[in-house]
Amino acid sequence: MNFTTSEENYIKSIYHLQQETGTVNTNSLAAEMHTRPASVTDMLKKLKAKKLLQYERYKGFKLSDNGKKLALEVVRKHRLWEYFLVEILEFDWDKVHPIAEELEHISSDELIQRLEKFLGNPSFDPHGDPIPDRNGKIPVLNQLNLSEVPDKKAVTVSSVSNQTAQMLEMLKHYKIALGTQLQVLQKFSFDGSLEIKVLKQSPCIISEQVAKNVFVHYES
Amino acid sequence: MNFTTSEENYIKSIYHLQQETGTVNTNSLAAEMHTRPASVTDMLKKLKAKKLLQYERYKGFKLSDNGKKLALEVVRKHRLWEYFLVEILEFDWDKVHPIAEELEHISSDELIQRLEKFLGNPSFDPHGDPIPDRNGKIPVLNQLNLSEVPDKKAVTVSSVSNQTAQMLEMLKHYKIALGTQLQVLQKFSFDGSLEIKVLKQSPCIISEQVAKNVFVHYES
DNA sequence: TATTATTTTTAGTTTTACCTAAATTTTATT
DNA sequence: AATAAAATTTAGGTAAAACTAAAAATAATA
Repeated sequence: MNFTTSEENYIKSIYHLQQETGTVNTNSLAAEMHTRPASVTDMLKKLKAKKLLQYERYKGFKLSDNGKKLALEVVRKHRLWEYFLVEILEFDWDKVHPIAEELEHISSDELIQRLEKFLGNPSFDPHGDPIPDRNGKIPVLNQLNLSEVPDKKAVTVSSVSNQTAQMLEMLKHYKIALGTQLQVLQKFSFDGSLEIKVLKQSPCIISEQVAKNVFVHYES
Repeated sequence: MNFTTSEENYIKSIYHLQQETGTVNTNSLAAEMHTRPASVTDMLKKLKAKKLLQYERYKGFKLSDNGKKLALEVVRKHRLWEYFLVEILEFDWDKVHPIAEELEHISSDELIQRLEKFLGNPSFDPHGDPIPDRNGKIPVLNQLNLSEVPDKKAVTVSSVSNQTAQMLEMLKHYKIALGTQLQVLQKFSFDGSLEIKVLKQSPCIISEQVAKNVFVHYES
């Protein structure tokens, strides 16, 4: 079947919201989509009619299997294009999101397969988010929140959950990017801030708020 | 200013039609767009209001300077994406048109500038059509129609004007592609067909209809 | 020139994706 | 449990881009 850009965007937003909450409600989807609850209700009916959604009025909703499949296809395209923009066209990683929002709706399957191959079948996008494969399977990495890392342990940054321009600007300042190696020197229980040492940099202190959004992994 | 995909497609079609005829009429544009004359009239009013068109009802129309500028931007994007699809993603040249039709509407200027640079600032797309530069300037190549080439002269294929799947399939059969070197051995005045010799191939005969759509150049 | 044919435009609909305002259902609170 | 608050849906409307059918303007022809 064939879906509009708008339908794909709704499905993608529902997918992201239900990752956190299991089931999604009208108001939060309206907020996420920068639209009105009434518009969401309209679209929910369409998506239900297309069997992308489990939805009973006033009861919240979540994606059907078809819906999840579509969501993963869109997420896959988005992240492959982000990878292309950063690794091939050398965009800064904090500039690529809005462009990938457009590119993710280009319909050709063959395009995505060839792009993936050209990029070398990457598993993670430039923000560290996993890229679903063509069957919708998502690669997993044993990641740990930076605020939970034991002191002195050498870890590598693998993803950042808050990807606002403000956050990415801060990380750039601290010279933290994906793949950056660092250690936690100590934790201050007063405000949850951390003293860290980024490889080849002087130690510095980051707030709990920043730490909570940074995920790392280490060889076990 | 900001334009819809539909507006961009109309502008592009008008541009192509007026290359041949100078001024364009409603019916031919409707045919080109696979739409109805009434729909064209509706859009003409919008495009005129946006100052992209010189248009008086019942009198035909052509692009304004703004319209030409927009058309060249869209053509530029289309051809750069075609180049990308063929040269980087290794698509067959007869498969890329519909995909480029979608990609040409991605809005980011920076994307196109980086893409162009990554591709090495190509001047001609895989069909031999010139790629306008960021100022809308179109590179020119001294091309000659294959049916007008003097006998025995060694020439190089530089573009193909009919880019239907059928034509491209034929050319593939004859092992003719952009950059192919060939000679005309003789012309048959009976039906205008040509005997040609493609480099490293046995001589073969092509119809006048094919020859009229193939353009070549040679070092002067 | 009068008439016919063609081209183009107008008028009125449809679909998609939004909107506001008002009604309804669910949830929370006294 | 009754009422207030919040969330959700319905009703009715708009704008973009298409459509059909009919009217109007232009071009072609007897």
